[in-house]
Amino acid sequence: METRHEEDAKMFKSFSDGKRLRILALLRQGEQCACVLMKQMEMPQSTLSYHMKILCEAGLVLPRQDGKWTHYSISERGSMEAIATLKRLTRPKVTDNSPLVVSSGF
Amino acid sequence: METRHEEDAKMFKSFSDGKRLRILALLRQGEQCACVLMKQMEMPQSTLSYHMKILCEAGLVLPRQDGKWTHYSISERGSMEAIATLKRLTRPKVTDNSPLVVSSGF
DNA sequence: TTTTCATATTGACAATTTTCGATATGAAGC
DNA sequence: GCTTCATATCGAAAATTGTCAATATGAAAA
Repeated sequence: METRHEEDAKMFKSFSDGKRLRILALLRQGEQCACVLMKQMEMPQSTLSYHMKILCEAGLVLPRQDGKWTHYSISERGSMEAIATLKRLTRPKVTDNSPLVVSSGF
Repeated sequence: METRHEEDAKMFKSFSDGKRLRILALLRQGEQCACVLMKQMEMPQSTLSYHMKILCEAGLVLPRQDGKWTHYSISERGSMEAIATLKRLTRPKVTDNSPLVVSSGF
């Protein structure tokens, strides 16, 4: 079993590599074929495939099969969840004992 | 020199470890002394210090010296910047040729 | 100033992640 | 069936990150 924090960490891990952020930047322009990403990134095919797997497994990128081609795009759902997670992790925890509103009794 | 993406990656790297997320969770309750974090995290003092350095250098946590004690707290500024960065990295890039509004000419 | 106590740094090793050539898979065309 | 082409997976090496005992630093107390 994996703790909540370890799962979250895994998600952020996918953002924690400069090359993967460059790939995301390319995908911000819209869906791209793996072959295009490979040329733009100037990396061997197996290395690109490794990074795409990490991005997809984190739910940040969606693959679409088209015959022998694979196209990738940013998952809006995934990135929204990532943002929500980041907010949750840094928001002050309210351990509030004092009620905000004390009924005036009148 | 470091590219923009590598800088951003470094920031996310600080979130990409389950133990550092657990430390952040403790800090969400408010400022904590290193000695408290050490006990809660059940890690040797040098290991905690290593993780705190990473969180501070990423700008996510602020250290406050008080005599020989060090207190840490979440940097609101840092976490807001992190959220902004995450949004920027996943937002579709508008390469928009077609204007949204065509003046009606009247 | 010497001692004590909290934290930072160092250095060596362990664990994890990244790279990349070789090979496998699997779809389309012959 | 076989061949080709795009991508995935494997396996071993390289690079990076995490751990922890030992040691350094530096503030307060004695």
